[in-house]
Amino acid sequence: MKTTQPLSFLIADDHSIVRQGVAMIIKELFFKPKIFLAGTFKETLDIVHQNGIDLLVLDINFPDGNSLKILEEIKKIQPELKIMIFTAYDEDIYALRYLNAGATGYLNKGCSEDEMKNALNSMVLYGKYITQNIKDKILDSYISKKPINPLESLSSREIEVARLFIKGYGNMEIAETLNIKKSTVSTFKNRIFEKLEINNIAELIEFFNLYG
Amino acid sequence: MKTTQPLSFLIADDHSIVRQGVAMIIKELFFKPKIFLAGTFKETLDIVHQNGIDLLVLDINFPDGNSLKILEEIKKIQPELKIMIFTAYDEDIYALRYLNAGATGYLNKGCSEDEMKNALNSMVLYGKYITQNIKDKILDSYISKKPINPLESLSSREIEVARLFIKGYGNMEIAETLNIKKSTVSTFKNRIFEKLEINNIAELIEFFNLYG
DNA sequence: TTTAAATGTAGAAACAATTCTACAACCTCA
DNA sequence: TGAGGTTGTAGAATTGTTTCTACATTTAAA
Repeated sequence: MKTTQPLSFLIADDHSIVRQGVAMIIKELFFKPKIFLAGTFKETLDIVHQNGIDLLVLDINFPDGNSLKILEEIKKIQPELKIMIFTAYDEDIYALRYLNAGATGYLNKGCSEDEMKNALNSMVLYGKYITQNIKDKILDSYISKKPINPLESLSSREIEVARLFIKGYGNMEIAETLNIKKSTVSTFKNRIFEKLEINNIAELIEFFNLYG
Repeated sequence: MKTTQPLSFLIADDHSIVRQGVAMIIKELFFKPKIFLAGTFKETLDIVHQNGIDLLVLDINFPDGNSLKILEEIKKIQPELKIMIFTAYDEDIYALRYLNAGATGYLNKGCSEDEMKNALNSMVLYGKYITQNIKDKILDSYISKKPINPLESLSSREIEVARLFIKGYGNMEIAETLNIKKSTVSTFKNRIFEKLEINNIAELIEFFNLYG
């Protein structure tokens, strides 16, 4: 490393074990790094606010907040912050969403230690890290013009409705929750089912287990 | 620690970061521990086979094998091996299953470092660790004489119907499939929901994912 | 061995979801 | 810049689901 000034890292993950592990690797890899740890959405934002963070390693699976929202909020505070998503979801499908939302790196928790080091290094040096796999997916989807994740064909309102169905809400409950008519909910349901080519809530749940 | 001989640990988790983190804590906590690491079902079994392991810290979320099966297999090799399940599933509901299957400890990954240390210590000293929460559940089920697996309270016909609901069938389809009236199906549905104390198909699916 | 609970089955009334249609607002690509 | 798709929204008619009640049969418990 050329860097002579110590770098600041923030590791945001709801599992203390994971925070420990990442911290250890960062300590091995960089010269006197400043390391901050956060276990919640709120802590993460606070720390980003108060400290000049260079690299944020972020699991987007917090108990207290929607994952994409975190990215948005952080981008408001410090738009050029380097963010590497580090998460356990096996499917790279997620990656694109987060990259779109402003992350510049994506690493799966199933990675090896070497990959982790590689990724951290690359993030610090070039501000980005994506695996070949994900690059390929981006290319493919660009060429075929089809969204990689079928859920991406849903509008945000449709996703909102879908999530409520998955929670087990009925049409009426959803209508009340969203302050729309139940017939509207039905229309959404139909569109969702059409787009995903499914026929019932059970399959919808399946879908979200896979992709969402 | 009274123990003078070094203890052998096996940390089986598909995330290297988690393995690292746990290993570090074990190193802090015990005197010259031997630490083995496994990232797959197969590796886990191999290492248990070849080395005299004292404590296995096991995430049951392997890509290459069913979670309960692992426990069975391990028990075959070394029946008295101390096994602590260490997993990310938030619901303690899982715990009982694994305890029944032969694990003697259960810890959630969302735990703090102190809890982790506590748990490891307890496993090494007494061979077991369960949180108060889970103890309460076991007691409750004993006192109320309700089965820990609520599915056992369903009659076979009810299970038959439940499975069809889970497949995404509606009342009518089920009625046709089973050659009964749709009102009958409704009655079954109601009884199932009552027995399992749930309110919708989404929860039913959840239930069968957990217990069925 | 009676008695109580659980099981498998429905009808009818009340209620909820689906279907089909429609429309305005927005977006987009040629 | 305008024609055609997408999105967010509903009404009305139809269809499906729930609720409540009921009853004969089987099973378990006192």
